[in-house]
Amino acid sequence: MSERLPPRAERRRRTERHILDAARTLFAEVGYERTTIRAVARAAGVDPALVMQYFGSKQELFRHAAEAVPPPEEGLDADELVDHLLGTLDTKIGELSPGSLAMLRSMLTHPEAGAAAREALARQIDRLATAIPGDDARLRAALMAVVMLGVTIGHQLLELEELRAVPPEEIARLLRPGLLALTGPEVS
Amino acid sequence: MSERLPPRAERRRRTERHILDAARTLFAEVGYERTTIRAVARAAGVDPALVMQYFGSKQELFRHAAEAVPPPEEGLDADELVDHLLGTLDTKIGELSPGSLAMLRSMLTHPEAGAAAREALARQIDRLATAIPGDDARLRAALMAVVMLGVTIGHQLLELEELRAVPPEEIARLLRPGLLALTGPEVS
DNA sequence: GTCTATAAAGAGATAGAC
DNA sequence: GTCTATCTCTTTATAGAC
Repeated sequence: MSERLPPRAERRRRTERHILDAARTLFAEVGYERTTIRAVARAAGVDPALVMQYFGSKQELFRHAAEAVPPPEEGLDADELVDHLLGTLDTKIGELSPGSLAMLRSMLTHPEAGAAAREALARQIDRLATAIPGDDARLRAALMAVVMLGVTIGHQLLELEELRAVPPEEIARLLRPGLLALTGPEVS
Repeated sequence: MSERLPPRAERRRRTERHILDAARTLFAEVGYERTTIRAVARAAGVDPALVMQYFGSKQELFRHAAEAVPPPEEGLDADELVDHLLGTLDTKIGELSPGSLAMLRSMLTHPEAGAAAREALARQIDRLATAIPGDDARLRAALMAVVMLGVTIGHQLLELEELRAVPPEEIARLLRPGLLALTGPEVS
């Protein structure tokens, strides 16, 4: 529209960002239900009414704050896929975005977050299934996805000491054989 | 106390049981926050005040309704342990009690449920770790536990079609190699 | 544009009638 | 012992002042 942002719009965008950051943090920490508009506003240093002004409703604020975990790349073979999956452990374990954490945290108790999680998993399963052989490819793919999900939940949300004490590569090393076993029909 | 239960106490126990059943179902379906005393009472066919009379508070009702998943048996060797773990898949997948589901559902968003889940996992990890060799036994045990957790969540709470479409034995068969790989130091 | 004040709804919990 | 009625608190959301 205009050649440069007017200070007004610029300021507005900054405030909106602060609100979103605060919302992501709180949603990620205590989930949808226990996060109040008031608490978000306090954390962002703004007025509660302003949050409503910007986002319309708590539901809409959550929709903007929570984001789905991106699905894995396409066009990889089975082995590359496992490596890629394990490579995301750094991300999944070390630096998972607050937006993704917000989604994960409320996944089991907030209907919309649950639906979003199911969709994200379905996409991930689709991608995985195309890369592995066998008529039970989708089942194997689903198991790979929930294995990663379990590790992520245990590490990020339940904060199990055993998992937090070691670097992601160590966990990746231990998980690799199991995931590889899931990629192909076994011998027995 | 008395030789036979007076009808009064008997009736009271039955009503209490109805309330607990209704509470377990609702807590398992929608979690702690979205479950209201009123809804529990309605489902149990009693008065909301009666629920409070019996259990004192919503918190206390949840404490009675949610139960931890029992930890695996002691004194097994590594292979037996995996078989036992996979054997519980029938239970974990087919007929997990409403009380356990209630705990799992609220695990990520209700502080007390989260603490209970962590403790249950810690106990399970302890048992597993004593049965497998290596100085990273606890880490391996933790990974085994979160793998099972991921499968349970995917099946019972997120209700992934891919997992619900097949019998538990099929899932157990596919998971076995991966879990076995986690029990012992790998060759490479 | 931002905040004050308040409306409207729903929750858990309680006191007392029956 | 069980239920009616209500209290009190907290929330989201809105209307209007500045």
